[in-house]
Amino acid sequence: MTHAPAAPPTVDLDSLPGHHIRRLHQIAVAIFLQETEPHGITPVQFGALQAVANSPGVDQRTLSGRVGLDTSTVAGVVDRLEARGLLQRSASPQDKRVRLLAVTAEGTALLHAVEPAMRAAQARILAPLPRAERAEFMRMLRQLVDANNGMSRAPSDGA
Amino acid sequence: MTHAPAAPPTVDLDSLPGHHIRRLHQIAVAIFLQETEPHGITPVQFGALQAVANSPGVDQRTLSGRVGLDTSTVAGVVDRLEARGLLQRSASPQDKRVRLLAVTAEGTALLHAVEPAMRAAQARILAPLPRAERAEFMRMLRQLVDANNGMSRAPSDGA
DNA sequence: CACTGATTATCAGTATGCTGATGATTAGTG
DNA sequence: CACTAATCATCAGCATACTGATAATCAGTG
Repeated sequence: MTHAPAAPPTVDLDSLPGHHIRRLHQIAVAIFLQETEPHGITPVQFGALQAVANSPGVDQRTLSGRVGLDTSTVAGVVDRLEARGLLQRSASPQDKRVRLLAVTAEGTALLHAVEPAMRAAQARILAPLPRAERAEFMRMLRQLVDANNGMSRAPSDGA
Repeated sequence: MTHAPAAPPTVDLDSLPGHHIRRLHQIAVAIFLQETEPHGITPVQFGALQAVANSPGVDQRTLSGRVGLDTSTVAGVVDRLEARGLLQRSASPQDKRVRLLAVTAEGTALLHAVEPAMRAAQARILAPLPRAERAEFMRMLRQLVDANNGMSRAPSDGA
């Protein structure tokens, strides 16, 4: 009985939080893309653009903390937003390492245009939960994210 | 007052479920990778390998439904697992389109070896929640995933 | 049995996201 | 002021994940 058994362990994926979290993320992205389809924007692109709108003139490093994305990922997202003319990069006069970000008029227009669909998507994600449980779910979600915030390379700074 | 205002809408990302869901997924992956680091396996690779172990001889299409991954994504994941010798593809004698999957002895050994770390990762993800709330969170998570299951290209078939 | 339609796996292309590295620049130290 | 360390942005490389397409094969029909 000392040799290794050929039988693999039986693990039910349904019991693993990570599995459902991945699936929910997958679903949330799909719903967002479906609702905002005419605008051709992704959840991450929207988040980054909105964050820049909320803090005009941020540098990419700070933006990275705002949206919870790695700086190398932000570089790519900003590339695509800039290529579409939704956002502009400009050099900082104080610090030549830094690229300052600002939303263009087109970007502002898109943020306005996409907001209703974005709101609809968010509502659809939580819709299967009874109304009373939605806030509860969001509270737990925030708690898990806040408490484990430091685990990823892109911790959110909430500022 | 009829001309479009230059001011962008102010939307707090913190109020958007999708944002926190993305962050939690990000964190869950980071914790998994950290706990299982010596084994060099990703959450998706583990899930796929375990699912094959649970259903020896599945085809990729069925596996896709089990783990909730697009078939084109499964192709890549299986490629990497096969390249590492954890899993084998073989042709089905009944249907030449189908590639049947089976976990190798190495794959079985890895599943055994990685299980404790995988369990530890799952526990850490939910750890910030009081014990009593963890099951509640999982229940809501399942409900959201189940109800919205059809939204992604890779709906889970639960079987 | 020939033909149409469905199914399986795969591919190219695009977009997150990570790690680890690098170049350019700035800040802090002696 | 020279030197070291830290910081910002970027890059290459890898791994999900998607869409839309295609080749190969199978199933069902006439």
